[in-house]
Amino acid sequence: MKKQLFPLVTADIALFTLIEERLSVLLVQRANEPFIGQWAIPGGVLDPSTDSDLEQTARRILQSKINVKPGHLEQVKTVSGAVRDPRGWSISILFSALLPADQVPAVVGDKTQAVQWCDPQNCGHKLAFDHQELLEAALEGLRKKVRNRALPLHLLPSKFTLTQVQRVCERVLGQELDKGTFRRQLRENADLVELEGEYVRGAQRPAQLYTAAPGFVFKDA
Amino acid sequence: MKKQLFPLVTADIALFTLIEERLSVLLVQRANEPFIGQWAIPGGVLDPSTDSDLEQTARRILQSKINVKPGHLEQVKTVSGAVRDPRGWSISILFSALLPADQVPAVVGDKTQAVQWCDPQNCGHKLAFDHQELLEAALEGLRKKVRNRALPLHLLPSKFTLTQVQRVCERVLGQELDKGTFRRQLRENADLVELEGEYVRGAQRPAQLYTAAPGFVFKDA
DNA sequence: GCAATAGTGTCTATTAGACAATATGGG
DNA sequence: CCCATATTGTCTAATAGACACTATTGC
Repeated sequence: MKKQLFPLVTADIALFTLIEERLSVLLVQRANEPFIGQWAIPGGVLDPSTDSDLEQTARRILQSKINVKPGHLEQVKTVSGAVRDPRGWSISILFSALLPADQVPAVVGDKTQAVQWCDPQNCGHKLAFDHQELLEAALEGLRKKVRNRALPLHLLPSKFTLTQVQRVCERVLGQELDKGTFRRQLRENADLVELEGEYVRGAQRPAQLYTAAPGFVFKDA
Repeated sequence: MKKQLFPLVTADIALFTLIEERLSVLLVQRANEPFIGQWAIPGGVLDPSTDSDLEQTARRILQSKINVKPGHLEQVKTVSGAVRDPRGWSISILFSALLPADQVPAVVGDKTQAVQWCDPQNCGHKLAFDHQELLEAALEGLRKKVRNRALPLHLLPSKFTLTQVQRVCERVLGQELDKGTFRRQLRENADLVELEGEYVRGAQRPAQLYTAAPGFVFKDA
């Protein structure tokens, strides 16, 4: 290990969305050393000359490499150490981001990077660096918030039905929820606003559309 | 603001303990620029040549500057940005540490630094950098865990009574708790082990002593 | 009418909160 | 005995979980 005065600082992002009702996380195939060719969650190095803080680093990376502005972005934790990156002492600030299902088509890799939506529980790749651990931490953070009654509305389009809200919570938690109980709890919160007169129609009773209340944030009680 | 390729990386620690039944946080008076003479939570810069990761940075700082090994140390969050430190682009990884009440006498400042235990709610000083915000985040993190049933046993000596456990939770939360309810919930957890035959005596009925269960960690359910 | 999903209600078990009652030492 | 605190119990209100029921559309 070479001596160094300063660590390498990166922001890495676990970007979640819903694809065909399944919770999915974006992986990218690394186009550079180290771990070239391996899959990883998207990330990039801090640029002090352009980033006002590390959240901006994360937003810049998502914008430039993935072409998305996430609906929600928050810090999960920071990992660090002398050996986690072969280039030397490094720090990674891990973010968790939520992308509405209807914005998934906008996601692209750049010329040199393939991207892929994967099951966060079982992504099917051996990930680069300690990204497996980072992914697990991000998923657990997301689940913890949903268990604590936070609604991941940022995974849904801006108008949605109560059943969709239930589905997204179920897919995040990985378990079915009781409809009656779930809706009773939604009623006790004030997070949702009924869109009067707006319904989704199908081969059954129409479903009332809702939207997030003004000032809504994905936050537990 | 001067151009720089690398940010300054520091670990800052909100070190909590109980002093005369009151929750207290350690502040130090800064001996160096910037903010010389102002009060701050203890912290120091990462040394990649000695620290295997940032948790070790925090431990090294607590050991060398304050002379303590905390009973519990965990990450709270990371703050960063171009302007939070007048020296330039900086990152601070905030830790929260718990020190058992019976280890408080060991705490010292070094020759150049005064130290002081303060009320974290109202420390009575204008703190350096963004340390007021950091202190609030650390306190809120601590409270959130205790609200979620985590027991801050690391603030107590290794043997303690149930009343002491209740007191420490009350002081962290800043509100009184019901004795019957609190003890019922303790019984339902398996965090505590009764020390058979060991009691605290006073001018009243003796109180059973307990200790943390093997493998206990300060963690919410 | 039937299928399918939306939306509501109801019963019971569990848990929280308030408070009372009892227990056991020292003096 | 009396005081102080430990420890336990009890009643009620609130909440969660399981499940059943009704409602409204397209076909």
